[in-house]
Amino acid sequence: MARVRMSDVAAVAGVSTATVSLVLSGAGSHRISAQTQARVREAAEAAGYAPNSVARSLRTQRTGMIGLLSDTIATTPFAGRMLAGANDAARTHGRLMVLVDTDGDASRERQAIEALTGQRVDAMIYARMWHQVADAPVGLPQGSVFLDCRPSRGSWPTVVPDDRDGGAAATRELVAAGHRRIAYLDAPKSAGLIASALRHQGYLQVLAEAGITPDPALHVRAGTDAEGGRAAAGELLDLPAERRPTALFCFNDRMAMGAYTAAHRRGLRIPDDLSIVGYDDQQLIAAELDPPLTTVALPHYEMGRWAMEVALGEREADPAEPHHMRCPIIRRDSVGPPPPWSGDR
Amino acid sequence: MARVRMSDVAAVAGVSTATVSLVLSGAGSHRISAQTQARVREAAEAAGYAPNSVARSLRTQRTGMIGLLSDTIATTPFAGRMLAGANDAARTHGRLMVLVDTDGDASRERQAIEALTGQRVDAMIYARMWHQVADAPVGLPQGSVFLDCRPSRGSWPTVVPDDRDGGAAATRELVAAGHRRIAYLDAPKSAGLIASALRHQGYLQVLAEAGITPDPALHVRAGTDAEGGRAAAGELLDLPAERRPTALFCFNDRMAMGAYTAAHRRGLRIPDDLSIVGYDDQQLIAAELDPPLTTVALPHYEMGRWAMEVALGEREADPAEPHHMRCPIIRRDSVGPPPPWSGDR
DNA sequence: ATGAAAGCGCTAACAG
DNA sequence: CTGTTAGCGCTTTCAT
Repeated sequence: MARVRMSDVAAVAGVSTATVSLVLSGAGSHRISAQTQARVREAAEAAGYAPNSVARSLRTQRTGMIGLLSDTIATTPFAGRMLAGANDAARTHGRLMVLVDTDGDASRERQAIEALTGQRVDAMIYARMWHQVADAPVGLPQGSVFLDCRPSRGSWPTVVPDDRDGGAAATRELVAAGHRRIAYLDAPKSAGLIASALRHQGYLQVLAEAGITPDPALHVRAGTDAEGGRAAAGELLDLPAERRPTALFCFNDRMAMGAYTAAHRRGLRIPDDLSIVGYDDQQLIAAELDPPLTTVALPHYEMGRWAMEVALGEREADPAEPHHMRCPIIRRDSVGPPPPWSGDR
Repeated sequence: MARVRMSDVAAVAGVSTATVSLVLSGAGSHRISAQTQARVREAAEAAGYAPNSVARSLRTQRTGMIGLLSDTIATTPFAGRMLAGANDAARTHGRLMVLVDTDGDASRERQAIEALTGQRVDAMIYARMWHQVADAPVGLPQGSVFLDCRPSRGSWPTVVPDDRDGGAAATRELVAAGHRRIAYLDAPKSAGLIASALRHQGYLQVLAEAGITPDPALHVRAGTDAEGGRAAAGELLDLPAERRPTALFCFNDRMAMGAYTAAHRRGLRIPDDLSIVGYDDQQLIAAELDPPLTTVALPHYEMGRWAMEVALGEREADPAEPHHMRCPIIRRDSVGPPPPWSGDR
């Protein structure tokens, strides 16, 4: 695509390519006369010279490219923020992020790793689009960074969301508003979600701190979509008043969306009659619901940045221990004090 | 990262690097003895040889990488599907897609183009995350493909959604169900959305075909979020019965979501009392609403594929004329016949 | 059927 | 202060 080489610039400036290289790389700023430097820069500019990174990489053995292996950029709305974080960090440090989507398929992962290894990327990041345990694919170079997943074995720098703390934050928000009968609309056990158990731990911890005895009937499980949330919330809301929850902590925003539906169908207003906290901060749901949903945000952008910085060697990481990234609560309008009938106010 | 070179393989096999190259590239399948070929392959396998693409690229002047410049992978849920389409096409043809997010910032675009040019990508795709007119950034190589945006000047291979046809498809769906008073909840004129005007054209065309005189009062504009949809739908639904629409075609699914809210608040059931069609097929909204929303899908995946195939030279494209990709209707449960009171049934 | 040799465009010692 | 030189690892004629 580009045509002009360093030797062309050298010819115009009347110097050797070595001098051009020195000047343009900045390494020779104190070895080359100011005059020559100016001449070289001028010639380069005039000729529209752009260095050939391929040749440079062959020589220096570094490409300035970081490979990012992801399982699915297609279906999740979170992917973007994670990739954006990684991408921004790469750009900040003058590197190029190379994205390869493997669809979670093992043979594609092999292919991808081969391709990236062949392209001599300087480092790799192995990403999943939700918090899970992942087997390191064969061939993944030592030192690769795990993003939003924990390696099943071996020692790798890793960053995952602090779901325990997020569960605690959500519950604390409700406790602080005065609620004592707080239900947790959890994911199905069969889904095997790490986040599910961790958020539950956080939930229990905060209840304990607040001196609230957890009611097992308020820990229910359902499908993680709106339909699941609607069904689970419906059952809870049909409980007799003295056993009914005044607040719902939902495993994710989609379930919270279903909970809204269940509440509306029963003529309950949010947050006057029922408080709801979600998880994920999915823009298209949380902010668009009526009223806007208070939820816990997954720090995808920050995790992406962290992983890239570690991959670049710009940040230290203990490969023995995953880094837990805090999940901040996003306050909107779905939380209020318990309704008067509950006696908790 | 990898260590073993072609010369190592050659030494083990007792041949020259030229022979190894010939064998491994497949170019020598009929020039090199089967015996030698076997020996070479064995040696390569045993040594775990992986070719160095950087060296190969320097020699062949082709890198096998395609650069994709996008304005924002971060905030839109569509990005993923477009990137997935492009990525899949690249992989199918043994190429690597290199993604660079410029955030729509002109100076970042320059940087990115410089970086990609420097890396000697074989081709570039210039993508926007929604249908719009875009200035070709300076330095964008000739022959680059425009994805989901039309160049403001110059002649470039281009692919955009067929929004006119999509608007027609949505309206036709409603007409076919028997509706005659069909409102179009449009985006604000100030947003300057190409899609807005095109969908309106499709809407008018189908009404004309059906012999329905368009009622100007049924073409309303509002913000493109749920709040806008709720407000606009609310006004329409408060009209006296004889002027009230029995069906709503919304500019996007978020507005449709708001329309649901407006309907619910007035005790109207969907689709019994009101039919609604959206646009975008945003998974997290359309499929999760209650009832699931009939909508028109944006062909992001297909557009991504198309653009990549053109970039790879695997598909012909007329640079003078944008390729319009059809937007299919996705039938779910938000469309039914007009309510009895309307007299249209 | 195979090998020798000449680069692709750049960087980094080492000379001068 | 600047130029010469020797590759980085591979592909590709051209000889043999």
